[in-house]
Amino acid sequence: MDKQSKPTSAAEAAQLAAARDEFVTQWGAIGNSWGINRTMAQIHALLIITPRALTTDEVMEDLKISRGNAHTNLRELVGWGLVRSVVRKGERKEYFEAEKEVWKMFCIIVRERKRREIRPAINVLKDCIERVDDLKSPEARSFAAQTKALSDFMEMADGVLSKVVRSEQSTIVPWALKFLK
Amino acid sequence: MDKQSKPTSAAEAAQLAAARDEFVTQWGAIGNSWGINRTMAQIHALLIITPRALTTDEVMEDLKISRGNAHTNLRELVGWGLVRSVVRKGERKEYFEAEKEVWKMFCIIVRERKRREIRPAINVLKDCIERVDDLKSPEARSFAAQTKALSDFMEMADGVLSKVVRSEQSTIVPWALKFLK
DNA sequence: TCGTATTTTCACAAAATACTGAAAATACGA
DNA sequence: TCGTATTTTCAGTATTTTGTGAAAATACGA
Repeated sequence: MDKQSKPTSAAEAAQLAAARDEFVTQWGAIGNSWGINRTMAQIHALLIITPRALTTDEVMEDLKISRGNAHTNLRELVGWGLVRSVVRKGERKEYFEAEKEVWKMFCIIVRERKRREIRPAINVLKDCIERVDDLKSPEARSFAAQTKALSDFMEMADGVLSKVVRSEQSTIVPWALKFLK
Repeated sequence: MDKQSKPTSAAEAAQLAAARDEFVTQWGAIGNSWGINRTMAQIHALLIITPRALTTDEVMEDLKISRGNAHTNLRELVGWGLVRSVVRKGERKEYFEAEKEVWKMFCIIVRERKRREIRPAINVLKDCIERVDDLKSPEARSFAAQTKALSDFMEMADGVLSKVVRSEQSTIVPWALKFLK
């Protein structure tokens, strides 16, 4: 091999590979701290930085994880809508590719967390409020007031997020940003 | 006991206690899904709906948890700034009370998560970008572009949250809300 | 239809995390 | 100073979560 003609080759490829690995690892740690399965976050990271779609086997090999693990977490990512499964004509294998546009990713995550976590929380709060609605004791009124405050806040937050996410494009937030202080 | 003069007594107290328990339990579950220790969230819930400050022993008894567990999680809550420890003159026991104002709670949580999770994530991304800054291959450029997009987005989000949280009062968001769609 | 490639499921194992109980340290009054 | 109340620490245990490997199911070509 002529080192002059391929200055990009070995060392640089290794450098890139190391950076990619670091990204995948760290993205896994970040996801983990936000309550997302570490492996799921790593697969997501891998698919984000891979231009082409990957098969389950490629994911397994790259992250050194088992088939079952890769499969479960790929399904979960598809369930969130962060990853699409694509089929190539004439091929039986299933390929996976991530949504790469950052704003869309954000919208998907916000929508899902709203649906899976914020809405249920609001329902629980409302239920608690109802359960003491007929009680007149000061303790009961105080409890109702506090849970009501939380419920109202979360409804408000839910509403803000709905609006932010509605347009599916990032222009609104930076624009609204100007008005904030 | 005269049932007429205390119509609020037994049954209603039980009803309130049940609602409080439900709230504590569910708040624990919610916190858990957001990556927060279940017990810590439950203690927080308990303190939020308790008008007076509680001792470690009272928390232990109410939630049926060990001293070590109660202690660790109370310290953690104090570390977040969500709970204050108060000392009553002439008493040796330490009492704990939660910040009850919802918007302040929100600000504290956002500030802490920004500091503990968003900033480190941004640093990792920036580090990844730097590591491939000198590489010219299309693969490297593509990787750099994708991580840059993520990094920029997170910086933007960090900035928005900073501004939202800066004032320590809730008037700004509802106001900005009008401009969103 | 059969044989093979691929996907899916699931019981169990491993790892990570949370909790306990009890001892050690500390604070304070007498 | 000693004795007691209170807080803190931490090694060990329990629980929960995550991952594995292998078998079962499915899809497809011949």
